[in-house]
Amino acid sequence: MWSHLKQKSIILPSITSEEINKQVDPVLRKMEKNGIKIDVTVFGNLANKLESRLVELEKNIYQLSGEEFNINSPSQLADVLFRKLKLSVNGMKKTKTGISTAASELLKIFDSHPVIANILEYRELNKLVCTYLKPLPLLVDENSRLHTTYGQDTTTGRITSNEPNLQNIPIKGELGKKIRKAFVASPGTKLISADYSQIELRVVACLAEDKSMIEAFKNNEDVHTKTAAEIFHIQPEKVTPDHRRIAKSVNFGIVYGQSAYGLSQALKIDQSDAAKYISNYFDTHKGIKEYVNQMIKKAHEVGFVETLFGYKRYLPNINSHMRSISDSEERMAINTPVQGTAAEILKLAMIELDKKLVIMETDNPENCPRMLLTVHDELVVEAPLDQADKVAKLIKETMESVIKLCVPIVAEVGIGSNWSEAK
DNA sequence: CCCTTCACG
DNA sequence: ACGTACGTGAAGGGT
Repeated sequence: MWSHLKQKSIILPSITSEEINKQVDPVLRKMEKNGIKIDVTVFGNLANKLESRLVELEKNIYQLSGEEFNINSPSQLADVLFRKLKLSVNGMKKTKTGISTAASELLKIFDSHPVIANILEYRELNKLVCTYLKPLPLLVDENSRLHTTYGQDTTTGRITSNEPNLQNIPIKGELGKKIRKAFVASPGTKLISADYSQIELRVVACLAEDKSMIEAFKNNEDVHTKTAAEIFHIQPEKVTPDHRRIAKSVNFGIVYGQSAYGLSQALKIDQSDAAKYISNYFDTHKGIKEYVNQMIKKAHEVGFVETLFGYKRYLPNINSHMRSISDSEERMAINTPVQGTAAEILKLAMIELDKKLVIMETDNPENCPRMLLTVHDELVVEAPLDQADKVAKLIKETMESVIKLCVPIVAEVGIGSNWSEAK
């Protein structure tokens, strides 16, 4: 399927997805063993602070709703909000059990009752306390290091992390920042974080041979600003942050097979506007349009799609007569080659980087850089203070050159004494 | 054991 | 008329 690319503009190592997985496995085992240090005291202090706020919020919620109930129970919460206080409005998402109490739905009734703001804050803080701040310190070793287990058993080729999951550590907002600051470099070292910039969009630009997107990446333009200019029919200089935000959603939504309805919900805009933006997008991105059609056609004909390195994802229900089933697998057909190829690129980089680090380790086993985390498009490495700058360059160089796409691959690298600083 | 919710990319 | 954005893992509730 991708043979036309291989001759044209892409230079890829002659290795199969299967071989990539086999070679990255020992690297993952080493990373598990290395672990990452956390500041247990910071975790504890933050947990205590949030817990006292949670007590306040709990009181507020009981008072405002006129009864005590289990806020953590969606069914009890729905009963209070929708049956007792009658706060539901048209267009709220329903679950199997009733009206959804998910944050996106509660926002629709935010202004109708003061209890909602309290519930949303309670949810946010409770999540951080119960999923991260309390459990993680219980899992550290004698050196305050957390050791995850990496898995490769996924439908797209991505790596998973469990017990504990170190791939979903909070990052958004002040609290996210505080938590990431508590992931620290051990004494005498720095953390280096290296992120692929827009890797999935670069991949789809090349898989789809989309002229507009390729040009944007080749010229190092802001791809979302360019998209905004295209879908709003305005000059790039006239693009506002709001335009850009919508364009960014369109760019990502396309890779997921998002509909006008989905885009309108996500952005809280009119569905007809959303439809217009998507239609304008496909007018200016014929390559993407063709790619989407090709993947859907292929999946229907042969029952699978594949990544650049040949991983096949089978879609056994793509020809189902149940529209929702076949629609769902069509979206997988669009997304999997993109997400999967991006995953393969990061795994290749890890294999190459490991080889280089092993050489440094042989030179000085006591004082050498170590790979710690892999988070889909990011690597976190710990390096001795005096080597940090050099290692950062090595990581960037390795990540950017592991494969030659039709557009430049860019990795952004940062150095710090904690995970937040390094990003 | 399934459901809902929500953290990340 | 239908359903509606991909991929994960963890926690708590309820049966």
